[in-house]
Amino acid sequence: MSAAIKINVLLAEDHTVVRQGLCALIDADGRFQVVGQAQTGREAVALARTLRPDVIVMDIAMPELNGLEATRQILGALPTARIVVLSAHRDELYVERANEAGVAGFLEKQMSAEFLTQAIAEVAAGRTYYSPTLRKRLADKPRNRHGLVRADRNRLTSRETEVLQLVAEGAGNKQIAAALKISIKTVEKHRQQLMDKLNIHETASLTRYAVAAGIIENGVPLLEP
Amino acid sequence: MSAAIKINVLLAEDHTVVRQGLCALIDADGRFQVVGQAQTGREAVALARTLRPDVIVMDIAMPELNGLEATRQILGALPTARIVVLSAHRDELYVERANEAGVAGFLEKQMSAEFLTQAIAEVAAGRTYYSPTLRKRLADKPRNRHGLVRADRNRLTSRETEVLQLVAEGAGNKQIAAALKISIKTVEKHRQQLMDKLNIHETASLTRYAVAAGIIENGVPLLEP
DNA sequence: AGCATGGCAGGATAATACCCCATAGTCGAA
DNA sequence: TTCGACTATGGGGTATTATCCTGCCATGCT
Repeated sequence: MSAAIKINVLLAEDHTVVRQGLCALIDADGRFQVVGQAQTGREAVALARTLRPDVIVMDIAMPELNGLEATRQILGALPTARIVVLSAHRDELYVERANEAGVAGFLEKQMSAEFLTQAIAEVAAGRTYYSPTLRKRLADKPRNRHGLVRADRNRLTSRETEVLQLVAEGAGNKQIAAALKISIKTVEKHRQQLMDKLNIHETASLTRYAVAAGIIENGVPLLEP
Repeated sequence: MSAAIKINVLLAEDHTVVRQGLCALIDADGRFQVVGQAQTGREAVALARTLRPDVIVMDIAMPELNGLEATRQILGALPTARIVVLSAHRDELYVERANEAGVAGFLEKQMSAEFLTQAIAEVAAGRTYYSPTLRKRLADKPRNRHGLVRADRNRLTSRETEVLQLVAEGAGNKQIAAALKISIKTVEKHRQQLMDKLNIHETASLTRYAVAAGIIENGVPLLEP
């Protein structure tokens, strides 16, 4: 056992108490030690440059610079950096974005600590790590002939985006058909198509996606107590 | 020192690895011990009833039943329960709603662990606790306790709010019925009721409303559809 | 030619929306 | 205390939609 030599970890997560908790969990595993903590993506980039950690655990939702952008910048400067993305969202889009950004691992916050330490160990060893649920989901579908997961398949066409917007605005298929001057059947087709691409099959989730993706605005707070 | 008698804490937070981290931080303080962990608001309500913890640390953003609704239900059943809300948001809206729900403390996740333990201790001692930044902000505002005479007709009942949350999370009436252990017919009724009150009659618009009203969370980043 | 896109259709099953109805409990006002 | 009102619960019935298959055809780009 290499008693003295531990894997150095940089931890990026904006919520301090959460970050401290994760830090405690990581340090509790004898194989690792947290050598740096970042509260923003920008800070993570800076610390990654100076500390050169073995592994970076990166939350996606961070102020100033989100985890994915930070990942891109870090990998631009340090192509050998090993980054594990820790996300609150299990949305496939996030996984793909992270994939494209070049992360070495992806883990949902829903998973327990043992998966996190396992991910760090795997990634530090030069391998990739995706949580079991993600592995299963990724294994199922995108049959790509060229070897890699192609992200283009899941990009919505302009027509599909139009339909999605109208769906998220509360329109029914009939209204969409009228608005776009096409058949209801065609609307259904587009809807099916985009639901398959996004792997979202409820109107509510589609709406939340559209809002989060900025396809529609949602500036309407309301009511008080 | 009462060495053997520790303050019992129930911890409600949906992200397992985060919850484990918080658990480690709380347990590390000799005064406390985590006696239960909940992944959803509903679970928190159930555990609060059976465990009767001294303090409940409650995250706001949770699936099925959010922390505020869970707080209301717990305080409805156990009026003496001491609840500290732990929120990722520093929005005043949340603070005020938590206040109305009857929480004993409010802390942002941006704060460090020492504030959390301090909050737990204060709340357990029968006092209230708000983070320093919140205290400052609350001190500024004029407190009009009685001046609220809003459209009461349109206010959703807690049951309707529950249904709305589940709808916005993408659940169908059948799933909602199963989750709430009530008949589908009753779910439909609540749904009709809340749609009439809000004057919103599409799932998509209801979802946007729920997001805007802070009833549910919605992931943010990830652009370009 | 091959492939992606957009367009269209039929049909089966499931789910919703929207009416009607009723009962039971709580809570506050007359 | 009785009388509502509000809430939560359940049910019937029906029309409308949505979901999820299947298949086909025209275009436009490579």
